[in-house]
Amino acid sequence: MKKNDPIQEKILNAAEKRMIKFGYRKVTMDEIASDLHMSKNTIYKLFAGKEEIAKALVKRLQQQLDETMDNIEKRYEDPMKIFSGSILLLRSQLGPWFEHFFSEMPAELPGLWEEFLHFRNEKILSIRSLIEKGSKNGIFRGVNPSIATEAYLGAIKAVTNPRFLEQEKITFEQALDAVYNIWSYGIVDLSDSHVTI
Amino acid sequence: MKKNDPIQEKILNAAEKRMIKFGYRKVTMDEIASDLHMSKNTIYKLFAGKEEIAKALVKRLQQQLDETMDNIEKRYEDPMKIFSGSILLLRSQLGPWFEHFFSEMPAELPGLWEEFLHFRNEKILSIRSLIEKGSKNGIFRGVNPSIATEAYLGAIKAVTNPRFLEQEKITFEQALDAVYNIWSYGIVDLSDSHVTI
DNA sequence: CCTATAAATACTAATTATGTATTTTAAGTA
DNA sequence: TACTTAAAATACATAATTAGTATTTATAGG
Repeated sequence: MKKNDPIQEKILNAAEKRMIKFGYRKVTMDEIASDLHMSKNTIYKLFAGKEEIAKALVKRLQQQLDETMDNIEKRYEDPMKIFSGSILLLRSQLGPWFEHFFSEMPAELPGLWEEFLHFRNEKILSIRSLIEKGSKNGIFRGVNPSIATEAYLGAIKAVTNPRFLEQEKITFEQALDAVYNIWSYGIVDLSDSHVTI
Repeated sequence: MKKNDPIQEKILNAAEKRMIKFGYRKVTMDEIASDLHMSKNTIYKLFAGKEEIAKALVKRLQQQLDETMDNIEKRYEDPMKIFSGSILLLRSQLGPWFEHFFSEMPAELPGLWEEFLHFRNEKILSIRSLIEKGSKNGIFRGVNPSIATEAYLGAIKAVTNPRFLEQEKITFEQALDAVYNIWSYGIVDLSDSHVTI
């Protein structure tokens, strides 16, 4: 793993703090600089511009996700634990970004957004092996792995679509919880079932 | 009570939503208009400008505080209930405004901020009669009402000072909780006291 | 079809932000 | 002390955005 310039990291931390709170557009370079008691020139010496900072932030976020995901997969054997751990990870790591930053991205930084979608699709596909494994072990019931993977992919795609979230007036976290619930327990409520044997 | 134009209210609601979230400066008239699917001209027909909207918002907030405060004072007899009720009211009604809007105000809208300080001082002074009442009834212990009032006023002043909040890196709610705690239970922790009789 | 009203759009002047150039300050070094 | 380096502070030019206004288009009622 490449270790980055600690000053770069500080700049990214300050930018991240503000951009999670306000999104990309409303954060100015002056604000980032003054948060750090740092000259704007120092920032421009390390980053070509505001957009470069956003790119670096997304890249760092992806690295962090990768890292934590790897740890989860290494730590646990049980596919169900990995599955729920991954969902929890997405919830906590990605959730705050969706409030402002990611919901702006498709319009403000379409190129970067495309890149992120690409990353997302790649990562989500890694769930396929997990579902196949769980299917073999009988944990995920007699579910067709291909269908399950495709359905899961579709669900996550929908949930990570800022337009959808805004339309439904729900947070990323709420949407993710719903997906997790369906995947874990199904959509039929058996607690007060009308079905009689 | 004067009943306002419902369209004005809608505009204020939209502005309030955004300005609580982003502060005064970062909210644009275009955003407010498009949130409401409304022409900017319609807004400018009802409000002279952006600053007028902020003034109306603060005025409305003050009216709401007044109203709820009156209800609390009418509903309860016990001064302690009124006291804790008032603190809780400030916490919930005023808290969200301090995150961005009020912390910007001294710099962005100094005139309006002065007005608000004036309102605050007036309202807080009404606590004097409450403390006097509580003192007589023995609820507030043998506390000098003048000193208690002045001290309380000072505490609230400090807590409603955006610069102080930023310096201490605490939220308005946290600061208010601390004041409430001191006022209710004192600052000496008797639970594990070193004082022996 | 006419009128009134407000949304949608277009526009101007003023403000603000990005990115760069210049000056000041500060800390270390010969 | 004088010199050097590096970054902060300041100033600035150009590009972009915003407040506020004027104009056009859409819509609903008579």
